[in-house]
Parts: sequence; structure tokens; C-alpha cells
Amino acid sequence: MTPPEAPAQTTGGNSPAVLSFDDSKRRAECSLTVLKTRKDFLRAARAGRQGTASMMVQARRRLDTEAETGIRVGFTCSKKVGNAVARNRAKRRLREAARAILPEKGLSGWDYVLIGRAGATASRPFDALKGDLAYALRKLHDPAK
RNA sequence: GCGGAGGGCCGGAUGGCCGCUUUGGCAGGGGCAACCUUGCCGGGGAGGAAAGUCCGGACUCCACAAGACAACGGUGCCGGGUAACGCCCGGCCGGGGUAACCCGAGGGAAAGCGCCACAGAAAACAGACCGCGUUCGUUGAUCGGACGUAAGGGUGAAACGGUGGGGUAAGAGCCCACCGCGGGGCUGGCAACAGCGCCGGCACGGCAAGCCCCACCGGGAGCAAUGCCAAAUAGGGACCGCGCGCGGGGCAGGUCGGCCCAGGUCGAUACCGCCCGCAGGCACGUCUUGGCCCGGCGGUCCGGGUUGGCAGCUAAAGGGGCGGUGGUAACAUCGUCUUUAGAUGAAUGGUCAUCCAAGGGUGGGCUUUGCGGCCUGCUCUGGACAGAAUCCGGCUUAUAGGCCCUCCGCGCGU
RNA sequence: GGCCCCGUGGCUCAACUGGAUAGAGCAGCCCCCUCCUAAGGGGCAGGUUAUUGGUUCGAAUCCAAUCGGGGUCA
Repeated sequence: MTPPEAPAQTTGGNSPAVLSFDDSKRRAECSLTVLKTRKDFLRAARAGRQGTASMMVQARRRLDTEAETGIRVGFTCSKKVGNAVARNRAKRRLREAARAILPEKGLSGWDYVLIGRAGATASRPFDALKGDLAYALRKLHDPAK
């Protein structure tokens, strides 16, 4: 009664497959990984970007030669956002928004980088924050096709 | 009641849903193993400053080793506390405040060097610009010379003791009283220092956060220290040491030598020293046998590569509560109970609701001449400074608001 | 996270060690020279010496704290 995660990962794109709640949750948890190296951040910055009121989103489709699978996401806040408390708070809200939106709207095989902005990332209502991320993902996926 | 001073404490609360990290147990999967991974259940998960990195330590590596001097840096009234400190406690002195109390890098300026602009006669040896006085030229005035003097003058941050009296030609510690200064004495105190009386006659300006002197302390670097593993690049370069190229090194056996040595000789009271040295022993050296192993080795620096993992890593001079003892106190000590984040693009949360603090607006009531104050209803805003990064003890800086204790001054009442 | 260095006109630097006038070049404005411009010459303005406090008669300088910027270390 415990199928392996392979089929969920391969179909992972934008197919509107009818998935049970348990299956979609499982797919999200095993596919979202975190960007850690500076090289990945720089490559994502050179690819497409989309700004919204509360954040800047950078996205890049990985090459087929790269071994990583699933959706990868990174979070960045510069010193312009504020002191360490403000930066950590902005990154936490971005992380929660990504956890809520990316498994539904993100594409497998892509890298995303979410950049916090001074003030707005911390003060914007959470539903609007999630809306901003979904809007940016639509704009980024559209011209890439 | 108003105003003020000192000290201590807290740093929103509860719940629902969804998450992160660490740890324990159980079960499953992978792996030879170390271990990795999935699910369920349970436990833990930022601060008083985590900050600044200004001091002091623990710990690790390097250097040197017995310590000390020199150099450099730091500290600086006295005594105590502490693992240590530039920290803390108590005391002294000076300044401020009516007071509670607060502030002070607070050793030495007769060890020496240096500096004190401008102004002023003169800025550190003392001297004399205007003055004051005597006398001479010249009797009076004026002017000039000689001599005495330093009271008064202006300048300056600072002017060679101050005030009063005597004294004098004019003056002056020239003399006297008080104050200041210096020296030595007695008393109290561990000491810094204070008090008392004596003497000396003013001889002694300031700056040491200028050099310096004195006393004390300090080897340097820092967890990105350090050790190990994996991956990857290069199979490099320079210097030094050892070894040497038909031969070298190591292990094993043997020979010879060396050393130790029961014992003996000589000197010596003895300890002991010197010499010889059989047997025995040897982590020693040489030579040899050619049985086995290695194919140059070690160190420092440069260059190149990797930016992965593990250990260090969190329980220690630990903190806190209560009680006892010593101490004025800081603190020490004893008993008992309790508590204890370990992340690494970096967790400790996201979101919603309610309540409690706080502020603004507005309605009503009470009080007041008025400003204003108190009670209550509705609504809006909405939590200060700020995030561990090896760990402790301090200091400094930031901080909405609230609570508690002690003390001082004024007013009122008793 | 540790360690180190630096803050002077709009810009680049002096003056700091050794205390008393904050100066130079470029840039800006005005004038002269030229038919005009450039170059050249003259003049002017522009500084809380990063901030605060202390030592001193006197601080850009000495001392302490704070703020800001930069570099370096596996």
C-alpha cells in the first residue's frame, strides 16, 4: 500500500492529474529542495526575473545534464531589507509562501530564487504575498514555453 | 500630595491549523559496515542585551623553555574579592547638589628633556616697562643720570604666596596674627589619609590622555584554531638534511668493536674518583650472510585543486531558588531542590482568533471659576531594542511600557 | 564568526607623528585675454574636519565610546 515516489515525480509538470491529498503532499515533500551554493544563485539571476510588490522572483530551467531532480528554491535578503531580525522574518514568510504555492504552480526541473524587499515582504498580507508569487510564476513560465 | 535620588525585576498571554530542527523509543527500506532514509509516539528549541568586539579567561595550535633583563603594549589613590580582569565591593581625597546622592585615566612636575601661540616689561633663571622714593646736575617746575624698591598698573588661561596690622624715604615675610606651602614629630588607621602641636621662612606655575621615571601585569595566533576522512587537480617547483646510484635502507642471524658490569688494583677515614676487565647483558657501531620487505625518505615554503563530511560542539571556574555559617559588603563555603538550543544559504516559525497592557478619536456622568482630573460605553491603531554561531566572567551601547523596595526635600493633616 | 584598516569642500589628497592660519589640484561662478571657443591669468563661494564626551588656556591632531565604509582568514 506504499507505492514508490517515482511516478509522481516523472509526471510532475503542469498536468492537471487528479491526485489525492495524500499523494500531492508526498510529492511536494520529496521534490522541494533548497538551493545552497552561490553558483546556483548566480545562474538563476542571469535567467528570467519578475518583480512584484512584495518580492523579486528569479527562475531558471535546469539543463538536462544536471543531475538534480524536482523543484529547487532559494531565498535571499540583502542588507537593504534591514537588520538580522527583519531579514530572517522576510525569509520565513517567503519560505511559507513557497511551501504553499510551489508544489501546485511550480514546474519540476526548475530553480527558483525568491528575494525579499524592504518593508513590503514583512508587512504585506499573507494572501497577497501568495498571490504575488503565483502571478510571478505565471509570467515566468509563459514566455519560456 | 508634588518633585527628586538609588537599587532590583518583567520584556505580552492562551488556543486552533500547517511547518522546521534536534534527541529518545518502536517499526519498515537500503548498505559488508560506519551510517543513510521513511512512518508513528514522546521530550527539548534565542536574549537581557544573543549586539559592539572594548577587556579578562577556559580550550587548541605554534615558538621557547629554569627564570630574569631589555624592547613593546597595558594598568595606575588605598585595602579587599575573584580562575582572571581595565570588573566588583568597602574606604580616602577633590568637585557638584539644600539633601538623598552623583562625578573623577585619582602615582611622580625638587631624576631629566620638551612645550606654554597672541597679548604683555617679563612665561619660569628671575628680572624691571610705566611707577614709588632718596640723591645729583639745577633753588622751584620740567627733564636726565645714579641708587633703592616691587605696593599699584595694564596683558593673559596662568604673573614668583593671600588678607589685615606694624614698619619704612618709598617699600618688601622686613616683622606679627590667621590662612596657604614645605619639613620633621606625636596620635588614630593594615594603608590611602586624617587630627594635633612644633619649626622654617616663601625657596617650589601648568602640561605626564608630550617623551619619560616608578610599581605591577603580559610569548604569539585564534574554533574559518586544530585533527581525521572523502572528492578533485597536479603527479609540479625552490631550499635544507639524510641516503647514494652494476647499488642503498629496514627486519633476522653471525663476527669484530664499543658501552654497562659481579670482581680486582691504586689513592683516600669514608662517600667517591682513576685504571684493568672474565662470565653475563645491550633500544650502540662496523663488517658479513643474502632469507623477507621498500624502491628514495623527511622537513619548510610556493604553486595547483576542493569549497563536501565527521570530530572540536556544548554539562561547567555552570546558572537559579531556599536555608545555615563567616564577612560592613563584593564574595566564600556547606546542605538540599531544580534547570540546561546546538543550527551551518544557517532551524527555534507562518497564519488566524480571543484577551490583557498602551495610544488616538468620540458620547455620557461626577467634580472644578477655568485648565484639568476620575468613572464608563463605542470605534480605530497595534506591540520597544533586537536573532545564538566554541564556551564562560565583565564593561559599553540600544530599549515601548510596566511592577516592586529603600531614601531625600517641600507642602498639608495628626 | 574572528582579525585588521580608514572617515577632511562635489571628487582626489595635504596639514595629524611634534596642539594655536583648515591648504592644494580638478570641478562650479565671475572677470581679463580672444572675432568666438579651448588653453592661460586673477578673484569668489563652498568645511558642524563622521558623531558624542573628556584632557588642555586651546583639539582636525591626544584619549574613550558610538556610527559608517572597506579588506582579509577555512
